[in-house]
Amino acid sequence: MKIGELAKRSGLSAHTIRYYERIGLLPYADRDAGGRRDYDASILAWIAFLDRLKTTGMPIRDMLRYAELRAAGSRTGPERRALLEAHRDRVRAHLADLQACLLVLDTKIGGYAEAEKRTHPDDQSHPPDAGEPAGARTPRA
Amino acid sequence: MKIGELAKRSGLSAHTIRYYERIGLLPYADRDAGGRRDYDASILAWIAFLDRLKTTGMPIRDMLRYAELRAAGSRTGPERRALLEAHRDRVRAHLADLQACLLVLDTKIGGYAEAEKRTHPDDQSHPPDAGEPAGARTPRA
DNA sequence: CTAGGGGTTCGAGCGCGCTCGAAGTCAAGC
DNA sequence: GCTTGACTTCGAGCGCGCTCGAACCCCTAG
Repeated sequence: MKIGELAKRSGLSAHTIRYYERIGLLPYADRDAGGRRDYDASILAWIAFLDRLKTTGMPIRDMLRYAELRAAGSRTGPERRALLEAHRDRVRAHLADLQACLLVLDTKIGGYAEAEKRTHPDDQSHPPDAGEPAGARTPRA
Repeated sequence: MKIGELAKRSGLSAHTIRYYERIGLLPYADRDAGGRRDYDASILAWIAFLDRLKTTGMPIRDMLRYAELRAAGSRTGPERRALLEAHRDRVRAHLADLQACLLVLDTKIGGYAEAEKRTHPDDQSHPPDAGEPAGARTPRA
């Protein structure tokens, strides 16, 4: 598989794939006779995993650490596990934060919905301001 | 309240508060006789709300849009609501992604845990490699 | 034989969200 | 009166994660 096809299949751009190789996130790819990268399909699984780490907000330097440990052999298993566990904990915490924020968002939206309901049927022009904190005008926005 | 105290109470740095004012995320604060910002406690609610938007990944330019709408008066309610609803949908989608990733992470960690269990009691030196995708060595890491 | 398209390396540039430092002002405490 | 320290403005710089363009190479199809 050439880099163009890997790009299509993985969702990364060819530029990004080369960048990842450069920094060590992807293994140095075998080159064909003409010096072009030629990938094995198995790389897709690794990229998919990196994608998940990215989605969950892991910084590249940590993915790099993980990749290094992998490269260093199976005796680094425990450290890799620890790294993933620490990350998992952060993700869980963030998830909880997000859920809490979602509730607030829902409440806020509910407030606006209410205001619209109150103002729409009888066409009032000065409806109350759906629960906004006072004093937060932005004059020079 | 001076900027230093607001910083303490809000968790933002004074630098960041000034930056937010500069770009329009925070209202232009009243100045005292000496030209220093003097804040009303109500600003804290607005900052807390911005924090939630930030936590949920809203880019500053969208917060800015929201702030502008607020400044434009109560008739912008529907548009603000729409903005928040669109954001909520994105957050929900991201939340679902995260949860899916968490499962994968758990599985992966489980794999490492297994490997450790298998390798530890009888002290093998070449345990199987906990479900890692093959061919993802990183030679020049 | 030539044109085209995809590949190569290298290094600069970008968008985001701050973060910081310099140089100056002002008010309160000793 | 002088020091201290929190404030002011302004503009530059940073860390992250790409993103892109230039200049060149090589293979294939027409």
